[in-house]
This record gives sequence, structure tokens and C-alpha cells, in this order.
Amino acid sequence: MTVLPLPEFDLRLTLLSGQVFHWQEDGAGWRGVIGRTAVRVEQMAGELMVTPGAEKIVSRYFALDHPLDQIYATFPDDEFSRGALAACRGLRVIRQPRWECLATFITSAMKQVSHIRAMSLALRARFGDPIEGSDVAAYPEPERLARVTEAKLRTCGLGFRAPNLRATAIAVAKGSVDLEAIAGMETDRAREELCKLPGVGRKIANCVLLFAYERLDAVPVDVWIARVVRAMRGDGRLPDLEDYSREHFGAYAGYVQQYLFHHARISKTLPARSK
DNA sequence: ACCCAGGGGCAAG
DNA sequence: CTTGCCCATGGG
Repeated sequence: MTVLPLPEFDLRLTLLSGQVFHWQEDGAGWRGVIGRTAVRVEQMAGELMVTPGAEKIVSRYFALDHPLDQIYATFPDDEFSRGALAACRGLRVIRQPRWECLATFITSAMKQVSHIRAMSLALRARFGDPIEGSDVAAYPEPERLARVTEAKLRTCGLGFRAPNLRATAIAVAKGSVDLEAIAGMETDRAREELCKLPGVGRKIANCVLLFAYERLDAVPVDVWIARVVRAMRGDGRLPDLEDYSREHFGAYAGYVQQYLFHHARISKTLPARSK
């Protein structure tokens, strides 16, 4: 293991915040796969122990270059955002490989974080390429998933998401949607492109834009964020929740959203059923 | 036995 | 343009 000096960072918080779903706890550290590279990371005080040779990949993946101080300075000044920031300091919005992020969030629809994780690990184990030095396989490429039957995908617990994952894998494999080309597009057009894929609507497209395309102002609105924004607004009439979030959360709205999401989920103080 | 989960898509109003 | 309903599965 080599040592990486660290800016403000909380590895555990970052890995448990519902952006990525395959990392496994290993003693005081974590084992995972970044693309096709097996990695072990362990956080000490002010530094990160990293598998030798993976330093660059790791610092890019965990976005250690994001200027957290500047980002925090843009957070809105209300009790919810302040509370989320106090609870989640050091959480970073990471940079994930595009396809595995897209595919994973297609399987995330109406699923709890723990189960998204189970599906992701099952898909990797059954269809992914084994990675030397890792007991977690690479996420299966679109070309591979395109050749898997819907019935086999269902054995990984995908349920009604199975045909969507399969159809999206086929579309990406044959190039009708080009995931690399999307990186060069302005955000609204990039979102439009992603939404052409079966099983991808606004929420999942925004997850992919935020976690795989460095669009730190993209705001995925799920049931938790909906609750938080409603609580922020009181009983007044509701605007479009995504518009409201982008306008009030600032230039790094996606970061604010991620902190609010994770804080709400771990503290569970919000009413589940309020409309 | 319920209720809920990082939704999407399509029909109907 | 909005709302209602179904899609399948596991956990609390």
C-alpha cells in the first residue's frame, strides 16, 4: 500500500451515501473495482492507503480535486442544508465509469440501497469479467448484457427492470446512444440523449449526469429529496421540485442534493407520507 | 399483514 | 399539461 495525502474526505461516508453499490468492507478499509482495476483503500488520519499503482485512478475516482471549501461556501443557508453539511462533511460526489453508473441506476428504480447493492453484486458475479486480485468482478459491458436473456437477468432480482437493462444494453452496444459523445454535450442535451434509453427518465438521467458526467449542478429528485424540499417549503403550493432545487441549491446543487439525501436517509426524521 | 423503496411509461383526464 | 396505475421484489 502507498500513502496518498488527503484533503477533507470521508471515505466511509462517501461509499455508503448511495452513489455506488459494490464496495466491500475489509477490516479497517474497503475493497472495490474501479473500471477494471482492483483496489483496496483505507483511510487513516489525513491520508489514504492505496493499492500501489492505483493512486491516480483512485484520486480521480474519489474526486479528491473537488474544492470542498469552495463548494461548501455555496451551500444555501437554511436549517436543512446546514444540518446536512454538519452531518456529512467530507462526503465527495465521485466520478464513476459511465456505463456501470447508468446500468446500476436503471436497476435502482423503486429499490432500497441495500437491494441495489445485491443486484449489482449478482450481475457482476454472473456476467462480469473476473478481475485479478479482486473477488468482485468488473461490471459487465453492454455487449455482454445485450446477450443475456431477460429471464437470466430476473434471476439477479431485477424484476420489471430486467427488460429495461437489456434494451439499454442493446442500444448502447450498437451505438444508437453514444455514452462518450454525451460527455461533450451541454447538460440539457446530454439529459435528452440519456432519456432516450428505456428505463431512463429524468431522475435516473440526473443521477448519471451527476455521478458519471461531472455535472455537479444536476439534481436527481427521488422520494427522499421530495420530502426534504417539501419540508423546506412548508405547506405552500409546490413548484416543480427539480426547478426549485436547481434555483435554490446554487452552482453545486448536485452536491447539496447528495448531502440532503444522505442526511435524510440516515436520520429518518421526515414524514414518509406527506404530500 | 401491511408499507415502502435513489422511477418509468403509458393511458386517461 | 397533469394524474393514476402498474410494473417485481425484498426488507422493515
